[in-house]
Amino acid sequence: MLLADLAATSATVAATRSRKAKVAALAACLETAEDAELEVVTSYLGGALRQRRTGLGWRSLTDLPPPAQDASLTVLEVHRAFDAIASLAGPGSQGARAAAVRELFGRATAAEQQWLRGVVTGEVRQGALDSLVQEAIALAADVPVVAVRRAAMFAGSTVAVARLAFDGTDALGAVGLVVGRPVLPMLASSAGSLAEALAKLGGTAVVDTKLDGVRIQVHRRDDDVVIATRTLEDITARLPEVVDVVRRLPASSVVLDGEAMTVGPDGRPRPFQETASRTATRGASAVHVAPYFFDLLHLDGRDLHDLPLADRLAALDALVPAAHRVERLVTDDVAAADDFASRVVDAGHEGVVVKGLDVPWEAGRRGNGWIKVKPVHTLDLVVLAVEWGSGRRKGWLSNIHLGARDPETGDVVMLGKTFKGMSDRMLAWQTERFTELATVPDPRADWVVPVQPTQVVEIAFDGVQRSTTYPGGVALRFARVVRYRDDKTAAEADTIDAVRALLP
DNA sequence: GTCACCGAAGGAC
DNA sequence: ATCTGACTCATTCGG
DNA sequence: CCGAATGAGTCAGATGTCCTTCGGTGAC
Repeated sequence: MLLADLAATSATVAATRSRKAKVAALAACLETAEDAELEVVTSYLGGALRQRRTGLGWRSLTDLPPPAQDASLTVLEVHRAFDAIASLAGPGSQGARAAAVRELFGRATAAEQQWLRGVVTGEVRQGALDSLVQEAIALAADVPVVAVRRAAMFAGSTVAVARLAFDGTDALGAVGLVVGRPVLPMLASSAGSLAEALAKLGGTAVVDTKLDGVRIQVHRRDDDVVIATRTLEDITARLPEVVDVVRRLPASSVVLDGEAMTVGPDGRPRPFQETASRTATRGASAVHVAPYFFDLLHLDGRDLHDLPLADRLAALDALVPAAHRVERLVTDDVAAADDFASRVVDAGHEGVVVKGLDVPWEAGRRGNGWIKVKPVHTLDLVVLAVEWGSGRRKGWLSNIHLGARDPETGDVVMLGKTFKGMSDRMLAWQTERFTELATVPDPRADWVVPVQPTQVVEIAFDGVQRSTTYPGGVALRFARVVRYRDDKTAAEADTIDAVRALLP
């Protein structure tokens, strides 16, 4: 298949808003793919390279050669080119990488260059990602989507099952959990309160402690252990303590789901930054990370993932010592659940995850089987500047810079940005408002538009963390706009001290 | 030749 | 990670 | 009983903070 064909379907997909039309276009493309290129085509249609890392980003693509007149690149040639680029390392590799990029892009037409740039930066923006590709595979291979999704969950990716889908539903059905091969993680949706979460599940539910660490999936067969993150990155070598814990379990093969976290000598969880830093470093480290499990998918040759949660938890409890399990409450009572959640938060944890007792373990979507509930903080902050948006927010002032009042100096101290929580109406309002408040003669001239620090905005966020980026030494986690507060002046905004007081 | 520093990439949430 | 808007499918409402 | 309105479930896209690793480069 020519890259040009792929770029053309991407353009077709981007041109329509109808999902069905997108799926149809993707399926038509998949049908024309040769067997040998099916995996690459599948990956490319989903807007992703097959290489996890290439060393390329937006910066490496700043000066590209002029496009070719005629389309000649094949999909497989492109794949091999990225393989070569990805394997480059060591002194001089950046130069070699740049040369390889020039070579590849020089052979691409203008349309192909645009598509290539998109995959490299992960911004194809055709309105279709993995999920629609799964539907397209189902359509092209004439198999049920659920079969494709299920196989992809066990195989760890859609790409891995694309070819199998064309062998039929039975072939997909034969894909199962293999100890040692990470599966796509089950994700949680969220709710604003325990009452809401329990109501959604109806009846008795499990209320699990939600730890502020890194999600881990651990596979063990005899002494072989594999630890994978949420995106299935293998971090086994970085967490020897976790390997030890799992090797000591009285079983020959297990697949566990849990969270890795560091705990202080006082028994309280350390800030997320510490466990994240530890799990990211490859060498030795003084920081100790321990696993806390909340699910068991496989035990000694028996798959448990299809069993109700209640059964999986019984098996978990029998296998894993309490010290390496997440604390939980099983209840149908909102007051009891609320009480448990506040104790959990007081103990320094992030919140809770409410789970249906009869729900099987199922990856691939954020269903209502697991619902997270986290406390939300709120502050009234001052807008210091705004950035022009891109994509669907082009032409709107979008990302706002936030600051808190410093009563000592009278200044407003910046502590982060946010673009979340804004409706289109709010976006329209704020581009008008901040254009008026701009302190530069032509607000359209620059990406960042400074404004008079007078507009107060109510911001919701999950927590506060230490920062080396921002002058106040603190930054907000997951800040989002609740509403603009025209009833408050900047002098009434919250202070930087109030923010620092929230530091864990 | 080494070392400190910087920016990009990539990955956690 | 969070949040909004858009597309689909299913159900309810109005005549 | 039929078509329109409404609601629930999903998906994609916009873009956040922090941290580590690695190559390039300038200072000595």
